[in-house]
Amino acid sequence: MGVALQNDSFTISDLAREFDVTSRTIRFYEDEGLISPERRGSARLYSRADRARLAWILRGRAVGFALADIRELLDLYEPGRARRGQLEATLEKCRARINALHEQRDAIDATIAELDQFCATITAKL
Amino acid sequence: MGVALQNDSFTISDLAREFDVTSRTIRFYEDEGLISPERRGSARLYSRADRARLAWILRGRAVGFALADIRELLDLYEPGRARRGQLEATLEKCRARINALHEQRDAIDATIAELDQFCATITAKL
DNA sequence: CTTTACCTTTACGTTCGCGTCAACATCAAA
DNA sequence: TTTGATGTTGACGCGAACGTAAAGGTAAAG
Repeated sequence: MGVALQNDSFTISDLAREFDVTSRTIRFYEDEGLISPERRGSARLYSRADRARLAWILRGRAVGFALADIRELLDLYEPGRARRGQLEATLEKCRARINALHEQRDAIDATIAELDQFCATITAKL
Repeated sequence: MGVALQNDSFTISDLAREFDVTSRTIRFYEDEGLISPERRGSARLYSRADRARLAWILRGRAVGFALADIRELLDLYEPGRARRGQLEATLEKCRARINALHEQRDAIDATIAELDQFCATITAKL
């Protein structure tokens, strides 16, 4: 049985189990440039940072981001070059995302409200 | 120019313009059984109720529902038959949806928080 | 040494949500 | 009457996000 590879690293199926996705999905995200684990031979070895990154990816997915969007946002986090124009552009993109998320949340709230109301109507009929 | 067809009905491109989708999209939703406007000859004629229904569909889409899910939810609204077992099943599905929406909202809040934080970091660098 | 349980790559298949012609009808304005 | 503008029904196409074999490597356990 899996003897704990090395205390702070995970196999692909460790992460798959933990986050309830398939290994295929995780490999696909790697193909798409979203994550880049180390290799031990040919096998993938995920660090805690990789694990956190995957969590971010999956939360992005949960809020409806396309994978390309997620990759872009993750790239923004990279503190690579800090030219002023770049930073301003990044800021703009980031704010646009935030605005979209606020609207989406409003839509969710409205939907929850309607469904709650509907539940109440049904409950009344019982 | 379009002289107002009849006060409370709309053409497909009226709705397309109003909701910023293409006519193709609206027809597609009809193919999928999400909406069923009347016909004036072969042309579609949307009532206010149809318009409201389309709004519901699009908000469902905005919160990430699949079209099949939206159809199911719209079907639940139909007050057709009221067998007790049916009502209970409907109630369950409805509550499950609500729970999922709450989780999704939490994910959105967390993402907003992180992006806000990130914006602040960038702003500090400027 | 063989089995079991993983891992790998390659590659074709599938579902969803439309986009994009094509070919045709209708109706009002010029 | 010709010309748009708008409507219609197919039907094929496409990108996204994986699913699903197929074929094989590796390492520990029996």
